[in-house]
Amino acid sequence: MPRVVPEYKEEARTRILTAANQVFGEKGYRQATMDDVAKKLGVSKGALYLYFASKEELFEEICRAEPLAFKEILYSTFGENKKPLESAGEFFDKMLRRYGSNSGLSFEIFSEASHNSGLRRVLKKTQDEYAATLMNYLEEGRKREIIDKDLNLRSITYALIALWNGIETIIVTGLPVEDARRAWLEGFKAIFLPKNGIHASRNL
Amino acid sequence: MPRVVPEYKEEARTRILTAANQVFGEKGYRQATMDDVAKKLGVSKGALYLYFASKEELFEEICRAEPLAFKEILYSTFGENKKPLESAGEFFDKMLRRYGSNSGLSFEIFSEASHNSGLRRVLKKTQDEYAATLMNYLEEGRKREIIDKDLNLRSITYALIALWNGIETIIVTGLPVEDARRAWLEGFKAIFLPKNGIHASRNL
Amino acid sequence: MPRVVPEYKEEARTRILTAANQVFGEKGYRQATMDDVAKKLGVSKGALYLYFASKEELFEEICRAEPLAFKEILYSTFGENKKPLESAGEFFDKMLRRYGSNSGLSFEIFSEASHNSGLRRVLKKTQDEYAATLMNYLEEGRKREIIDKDLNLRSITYALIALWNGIETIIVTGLPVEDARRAWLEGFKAIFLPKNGIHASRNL
Amino acid sequence: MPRVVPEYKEEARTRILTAANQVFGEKGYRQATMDDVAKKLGVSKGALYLYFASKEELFEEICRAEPLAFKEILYSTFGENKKPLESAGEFFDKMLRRYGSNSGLSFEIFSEASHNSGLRRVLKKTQDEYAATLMNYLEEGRKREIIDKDLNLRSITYALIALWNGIETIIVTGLPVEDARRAWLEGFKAIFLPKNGIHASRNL
DNA sequence: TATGAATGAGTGTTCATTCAT
DNA sequence: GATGAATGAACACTCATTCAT
Repeated sequence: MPRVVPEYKEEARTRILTAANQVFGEKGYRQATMDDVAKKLGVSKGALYLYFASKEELFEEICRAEPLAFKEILYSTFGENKKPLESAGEFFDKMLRRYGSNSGLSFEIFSEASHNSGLRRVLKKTQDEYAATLMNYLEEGRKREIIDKDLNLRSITYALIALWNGIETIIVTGLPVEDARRAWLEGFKAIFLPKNGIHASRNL
Repeated sequence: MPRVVPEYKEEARTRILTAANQVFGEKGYRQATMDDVAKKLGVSKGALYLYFASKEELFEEICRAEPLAFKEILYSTFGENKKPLESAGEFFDKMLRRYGSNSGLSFEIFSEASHNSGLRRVLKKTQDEYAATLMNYLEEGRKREIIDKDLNLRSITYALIALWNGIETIIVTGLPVEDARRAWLEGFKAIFLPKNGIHASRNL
Repeated sequence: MPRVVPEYKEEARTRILTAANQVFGEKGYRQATMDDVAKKLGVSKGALYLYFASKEELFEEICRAEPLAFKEILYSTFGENKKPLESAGEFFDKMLRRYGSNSGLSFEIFSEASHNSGLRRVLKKTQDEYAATLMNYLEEGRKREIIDKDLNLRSITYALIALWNGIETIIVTGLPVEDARRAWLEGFKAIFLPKNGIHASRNL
Repeated sequence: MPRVVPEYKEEARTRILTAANQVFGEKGYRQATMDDVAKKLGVSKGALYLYFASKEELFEEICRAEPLAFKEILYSTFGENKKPLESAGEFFDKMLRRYGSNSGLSFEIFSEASHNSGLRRVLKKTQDEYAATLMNYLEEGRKREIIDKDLNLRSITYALIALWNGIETIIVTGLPVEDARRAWLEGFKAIFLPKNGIHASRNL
């Protein structure tokens, strides 16, 4: 692509973001160097600074972009007409395929967020967003009577998010992926369990 | 205490571990300096190296010790004769009191673990330990018929651990602690919900 | 003006010199960047290199041109038929108006000259030039008996130049401009003082 | 000197200041690197930062200390009972011996001061100090009737300072030192010239 | 046992300069 | 002529680690 077109700059940024995402994920944000990122792209360190003012800004940008990919997978998986448990499995598999060994970036993000309130705000905003989406989904489930009436939907929403984030933590501590998958599904099932009713079980 | 007795060395190590735990939690492992730790203790940087061979070793030691505190709280809370939901609330409150704003260290640990397989092994071992304890507890619940027969206990165990870890992640992204508490309890309830039975509800 | 004619090139050079003069004066030669200069002109960095081979050459060119402005003010002020003290005051005011807060460039020049013999030569040449002019002026004063016979004119010439340069140094250290003006005039008066004679004082 | 005594730290600072003074004078503040300074001392770069927080602080410290040396020479030269012209010559020679080729630092200082108001304040303060001393000296001269009554002493004080500073500028532009010396003495003489009186000339 | 001065390998960042377009 | 993306050599500053005292 010719360098003069405006898209070029945007694409270059994206390429850097992708590379940095990988590098930060592999080595950790603090240990990875700008040179690592540059080398992964085959450009000079200086070039990075044409697109991002600092390592920190680059990282923040990643933190902003990161949930987008997550959201995309989330939305594309949990359709209203699918059976929840199947969706959950599909979600797990898609996430795994997307991130693979790279799950580390989540913890880089959480770790930084715990010392950086600005970053915390960024994360909060996106989290609120898909929390809302998730809650809509759960309300749908409530109507189909596959979620217990006793459960507070808003809290269950956050519990589900927590469950997923937590699944990543237990993977990172070395639990085999298969076990983690089962834990995820089992936690999910606990919430969507067809209580007291026969017909509901058909929709699981 | 005379400095020559072996207990002294042990005590000194412990004091360093405590200080480092705080400092690493506040600033992050990579950003905190050995000098920060030394200053918090009012000793010289060099002194730290009399007790720990390197910053990394100091951190690993923390990672080994950290779950002990966790385990202690876990065990002291979930007694066999208490109602699970109450125990869960108590657990949350104790954890909060113990760690407060310092939750950050978990993510430091996960973050490092995701780039360091040695550390991963350490974490795995301790996690397995309290997974076992937790599973015993759940089996007890199964007997009291407050956990659904359809749920696989081993998976539910990991789901619970994941749920808790995940609760920390959503706190770190800025969700109010009260909301996080409710999410924790609600997730917990979903698992321990008195399904199909009336009498079980009494034991919640 | 069509861009192909040679005058264009000359005009472009002049515009760059003017902008660079300002920028270097404000930020200091070493701290100012070529980008600063380019931005002040609204052109690209690369464009500067079409007219000047390097930042250093650009600076040297300024050093060559700078005294021209000075000389112009000098010559236009100290006419033979004016009273010296009035001329001195006028000179001060004109210089101030011309350079204002921008006096800094002199020191950039002196500072560089003290590490760069090539630059030193350039400055020497122009200084010799207006030293000669100044000396003519002083000889005129000698004839009018307003300069003491005991003073060596050549040395007094350099003393005057030094006095002026020094006045800039004391302004830069924060002496109020009014005080500096008085110091300049008083130093000037000391040289042109009507000694032993009454009639001379009329011409001051 | 043993490293533990408190004087050690002070001496180390002094050694660094001296080396930095030389290096900054030779290369210019902005071009000189901390490594240059370190190498001149035969220590590591890091060592410098044990004594000075930054290159800028090191420079400011020099700016603060620099006038002390100047003041010392000034005070030791211009005693009340010496003949002014002789003192002036002595002063010139001492300054030359002290600074030699290193006069450049003055311009580094002025140049930085013209972009840095904090530094300006520092310089102002010390300048005020020796301006006061100089003025006392001139008042003495006034009493001895070797300074013309028509001259404002305060302004003459600053004119003298300016004259000296200016002498440095003309040396740096390449005027032979001998010529500069004569210019300095001649400017000085113009101020201390025995006007209207015969007897005063004896004291010059 | 403890200190703290010193080290030196790195790291983020800047910027004069080049060159394909 | 002009652009501006890219380079790469610096450079200020940091910090884990060492070691003489």
